[in-house]
Order: sequence, then C-alpha cells, then structure tokens
Amino acid sequence: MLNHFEKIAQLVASLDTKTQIFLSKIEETKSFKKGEILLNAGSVCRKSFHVRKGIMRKYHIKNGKEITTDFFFEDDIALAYTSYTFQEPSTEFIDCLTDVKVSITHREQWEAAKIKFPKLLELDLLLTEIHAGALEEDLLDLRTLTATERYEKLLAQAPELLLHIKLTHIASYLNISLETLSRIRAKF
Amino acid sequence: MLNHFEKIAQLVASLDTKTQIFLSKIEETKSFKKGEILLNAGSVCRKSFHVRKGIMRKYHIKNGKEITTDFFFEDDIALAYTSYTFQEPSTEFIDCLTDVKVSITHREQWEAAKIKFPKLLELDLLLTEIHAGALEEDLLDLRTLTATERYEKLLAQAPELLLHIKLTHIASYLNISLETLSRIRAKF
DNA sequence: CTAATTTTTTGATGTAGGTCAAATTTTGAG
DNA sequence: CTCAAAATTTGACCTACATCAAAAAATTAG
Repeated sequence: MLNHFEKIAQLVASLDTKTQIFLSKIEETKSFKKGEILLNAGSVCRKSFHVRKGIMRKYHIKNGKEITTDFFFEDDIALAYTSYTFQEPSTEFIDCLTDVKVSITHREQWEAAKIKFPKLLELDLLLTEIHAGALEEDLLDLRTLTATERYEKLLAQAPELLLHIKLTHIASYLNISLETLSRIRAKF
Repeated sequence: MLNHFEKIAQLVASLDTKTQIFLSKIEETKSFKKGEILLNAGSVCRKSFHVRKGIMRKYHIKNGKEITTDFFFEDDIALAYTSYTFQEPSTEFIDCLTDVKVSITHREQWEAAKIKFPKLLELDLLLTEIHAGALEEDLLDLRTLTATERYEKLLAQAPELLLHIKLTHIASYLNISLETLSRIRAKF
C-alpha cells in the first residue's frame, strides 16, 4: 500500500516529457521576503505557489484574531483551496513566515494544461482527494481530541514544525490559546 | 455564478446517452430497513449508496460514543469518503435512520467507467472539490462558532433536517452535548 | 553589546459547555 | 388505546480551556 506522498510521486513520474516541459513553461519562479502577503482576503486566489524554499502560512482573520489553517514547507503547494477552486473571493490570507522562493502557476494555465494532458486531471483529482482526506482527519481530531492530545499528535507527526514556527501560530493552528499551549508544553 | 448543485446538474446533463446507460447498468437498487447498517467500521467501503428514498447517517464510535459526521437525504451519495477513496478499513459506520431505497454502485465499476468515459473523471473531481469545500467550511465553523451559533446556522441552512432527525444525532453532528442542545433550543 | 521590541511563561480568575441524575414527554408495539 | 421504552428536558455541579494582566526570556535593530 502506497502512502499519499508515494502516490503523488508515482503519478508525477508517469507524466511524459512533453507534459513536464509544458508545466515547467507555465510556471514562474519568484522570491518574497518574510512577512510579505501573497494572497489577501477579499481577492480571488488565481495562482498556486509551489514552495521551493522557506515557509508560508494560510490564515483567517475572525473578530480581529488570526486563525492559522495551514503551513506550507518545501515542496508543498500553497493556495486558498475554496477560493482557488471555485474562483470566489478568498476568506483567507497567505503570507511568508520566512524569506521564500516559490514557483507560481496561474490557475487558467493549469486548467488549460489539464485539458491538453488528461493525465493532469488524474493528478488534480488525487491531490484533491488527499486534501479532502486530511480535512476529514483534522475535523475528527478537533471533535474528539483534547488540547493536549492535539499538541502531542502534532509533535509526533510534524516535530520539525515546532522548531521553525512561533507558538502563537501553532496555538491558533491547533485551536488552543497561546497561554494554554505554553502550559501544555511546560509539562512536557 | 453557478452554485454547486447547478454545477453538478450541468455536468451530469452533459453526459452522453451511452455514458448514462452504462452508469444505470452498473447500479443496482436495493431497499433496507430502518436501523440496518450498510457499512461497518473495520471493513473497506467498496460501494457508494445513491439515496433514492429515506435518510442515512454516517458516524464514528469514539470511547463508546457515537459521533455523527453526516446525514444523507434523497439524491445524496452516501459513502465513507476516506475508506472509499483510499480503500482503507473504514473508521466509520453508515446506517439507515429510516427505511431506505438506494442505488448501489461498486467502486471498481465506477473506476472502470471513469476510464471508459473521461467526462466522469471530471464529475468525480467536481464532487470531490465540493466535498473538500464543505469540509473546510465545517472545520472553520467548529473553530470559530459557539454551540448556539452552530445550531442557528444549521437551522438556517437545513431546517428540514431538524424535522426528521433525533436531537441526539443532531447534537453529536454539531459537536454539542444533548443536554446543551436542548437548552439552546429552549431559548428559541 | 545594549536597549527596545517581540515572544513566551506564569498567575489569577471567568465561563461555555460538559457530565450525572432525575423528571417529563413522546413514541410505538401489541 | 395502553403502557413500556425511548427521547427530551430540567437541575445541580464540574472542568477544560479562555481571558486578562504582568513578569521573564528571547530576538532584533542600531
């Protein structure tokens, strides 16, 4: 049984050279400074950001408070899913937690590529399936795990995250207050 | 701008007759009694249940408690998403809240149909996108809304649900205890 | 290196919503 | 209809976690 990462790798590897060249032609590499905002709430997400270097973050602002919904590391694809997919104004922001290098692909061109190379439609489906699977897991965790358990799970599954990201962001990602997270950590 | 229901309808309407006939041939209609379990935790979800009549429910059992994760009404497609998609043992149950009539399609045959009729791949992607979008919304609601707000939102968006489904199930769906839900309702 | 700023910790207190138990209402089988 | 079982409500109490405030530690700019 392949894990999700292997499935994606396998599908990508199966793309023929023409497809790969086409994809590399429609992407454009850019650099951004720590703190720069690549997507603002209110605007439609028309690009995907393939992270080549650095860390990005996606968050909502609700009642003046930031709610972090995702972190993106090297090789992750950062986008505001609902806005990107349905071309609606985003309710989320995407910013850079470090200096960042990304490959940008415009949605329009990716859609055109999917028509030209149907294998990409399969890839798109696979990525969407994996995204949905992860959301289902997050939802169940939020329903059933205590604050401590959510922290422990993150610690077990993504310890590197804890090394690079400020507690404020981790707290909001775990849906815990900063103070409670600090107390959870104090007891190891 | 089309809503999700219209998008699906449009895509389905665009399927040619051959495709539609093929699909109707691989599905099989069956009836089940209220209370019957159509999918057990531990077994792999290999079928989708297109609800023709009645109401079904999907739920987890965690620490001996049922956690309802979805209701399925007429025209909805009931399945345990992660188990179905990745063919892993399900962590969820699906049962009938009323007597039910469903059209069953085996995943294998649906997969074969997708290869034969690529338009179905697009349909599959659209359905998955909509599912993921709904999950993102649920997740944000759970993070940001109070118990009362979650109930009010359900009341506004799916009032018919409240008429047909027991409070115990609605409470667990909203991630509220039965008693708290009862108190929320008492104050209208 | 040092001061200013940001981040994290610690402490005191508040509260939304959970749990347990019992009363009441509704439902449904015969 | 009738009465037993199931569902819902009500009451008393509890707890996980939030909030507010201030101290301590870490980071950063000059």
